[in-house]
Amino acid sequence: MSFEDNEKLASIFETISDALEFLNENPFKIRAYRNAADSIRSLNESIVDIYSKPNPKKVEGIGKDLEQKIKEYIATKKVAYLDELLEKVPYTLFQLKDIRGLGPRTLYKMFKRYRVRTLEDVKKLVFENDELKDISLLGKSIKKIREGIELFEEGQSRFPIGVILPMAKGLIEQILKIENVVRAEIAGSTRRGKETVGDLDILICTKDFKNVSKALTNLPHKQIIAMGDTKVSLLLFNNMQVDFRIVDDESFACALQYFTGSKEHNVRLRDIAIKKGFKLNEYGLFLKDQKIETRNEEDIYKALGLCYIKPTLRENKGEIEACLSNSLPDVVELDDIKGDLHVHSNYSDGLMGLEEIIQEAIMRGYEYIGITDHSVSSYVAGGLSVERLYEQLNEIDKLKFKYKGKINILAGSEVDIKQDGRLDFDDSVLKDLDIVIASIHQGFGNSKDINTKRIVAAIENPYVNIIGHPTGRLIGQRAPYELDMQSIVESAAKHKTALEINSFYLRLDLNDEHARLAKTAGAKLCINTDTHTKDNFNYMIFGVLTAQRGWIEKSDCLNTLDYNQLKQFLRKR
DNA sequence: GCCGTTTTCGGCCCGACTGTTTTCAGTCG
Repeated sequence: MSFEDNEKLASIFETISDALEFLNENPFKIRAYRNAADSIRSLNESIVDIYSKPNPKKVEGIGKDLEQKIKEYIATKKVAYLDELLEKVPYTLFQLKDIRGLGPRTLYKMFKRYRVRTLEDVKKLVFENDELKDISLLGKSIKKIREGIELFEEGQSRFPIGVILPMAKGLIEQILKIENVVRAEIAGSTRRGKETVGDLDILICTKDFKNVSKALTNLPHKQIIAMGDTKVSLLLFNNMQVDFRIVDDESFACALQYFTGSKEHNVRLRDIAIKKGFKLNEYGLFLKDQKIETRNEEDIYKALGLCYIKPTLRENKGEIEACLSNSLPDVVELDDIKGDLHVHSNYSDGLMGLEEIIQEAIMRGYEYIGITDHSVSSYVAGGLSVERLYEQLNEIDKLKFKYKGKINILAGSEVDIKQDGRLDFDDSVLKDLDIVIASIHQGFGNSKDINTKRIVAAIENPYVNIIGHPTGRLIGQRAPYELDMQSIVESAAKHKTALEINSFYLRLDLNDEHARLAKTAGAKLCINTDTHTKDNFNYMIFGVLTAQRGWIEKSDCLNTLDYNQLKQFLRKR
């Protein structure tokens, strides 16, 4: 089954939507194209199959017009309307809309008046002119755009969750010390656990708007971007923007819901509210002119006839439908995790000794811990030779005895998958291990086909239990190697090999979407930290958030099993 | 451009802030 056409068509509709935005078209038409793109992306079958039938079934967000365009695409592999639009708006402009302070309207004016097409053109225009009266840009706007371009070029417009979350928690502590602040909560995409975050949103509860907003500007910052009674935006020294929203106690629940988003989820929620005769905004839930009491977010969802939806699921990716059909997943929580199965010791490139790891795991209340150092091919990571591996196994055997009753120790290895798909250790060695993780650490430049074959070969190996960081990406640093993920998840399900959700915050690999794909195929997931230092154990939360975003339940995970069930799964043959 | 058990037309989420406006457009979330 191939979804290539779904992705292509979705991206065509998305581009049309972008182009219409530049052309200042009807905002609802713009949204209609974007909705159609989202809807096509979330389909479980090929859009071509659906519309090749004489009486195609209804697809959400696709009406008469778009159905015609889909049929045109099926017949000609293109949509002429897009080409028409691209005559009016150069494609190069689309990449520039992420520049802060420079929206589609201004960009299009720049194009019409000054023939601006590329980043270089924009830079030339705004850095060589202190004002552009004919497109209503005077000093302050020009300055903002210049700053936006600098940020854009630094490529720091998004920050990894592993950096943002600890920082956000630190900010909350400071805010709670401000006089008259009753409550402060993280909102926005940080609360939804997205892998990277653009701006940090923080919601503050107080009655004293004036003084609190003023006090917020005393937090360390590089620049004040905006300052009103209900909203303060600061640019921090690391170029991260924090938006503080200030609300009173009565509005807090609705404001928290509203500012947590996502935008798409909220649009759906408001739509449901309207249909039931309510009005929902950041200030409250209203029936006619009467405000309904909402003490917490649960009250809001309940009033709308929905069950409570956790922040990590609020992406309008089917959670509302699932709620209505009583099939919302009960997603895995940090407390469900019974052990970490991917840990490096100082036998390879970890910093902790074996006992240190074990004691840390006991301290964290784990039922089991897997020691999985690198194999021989990972030279740089101090990969273990067969001899050294058996030395380690001996030491672990003694520790198993010493810590009996306190924790179960699994002796294993993170074995390299070689270029030809064979593993670094022979099966005769692997059979002596309690747990085997197979990972790719070299040969990232191979073709999609070769990469997929390598991983599938490892999945099929009767001794391999988990595929480590399956796509190899490092957020902001290294793109994932190309894979046919559908084949991989299907094969993993068939051969009872789990796929890892690596919790290291630059990996988060599998990501949320792939995790959901794996779950749908019936494959097991294993949320590991790939710990190298004591502190790394704390990263588990990032993997759990990613799993939640992928709709992963406790029962989909390997390391939520108790020790006996785990042992059973690990004996795959 | 989509949608509909109040509708086949007229809604579609909408408020805050900024800058350049003196009544509004653009951006953002």
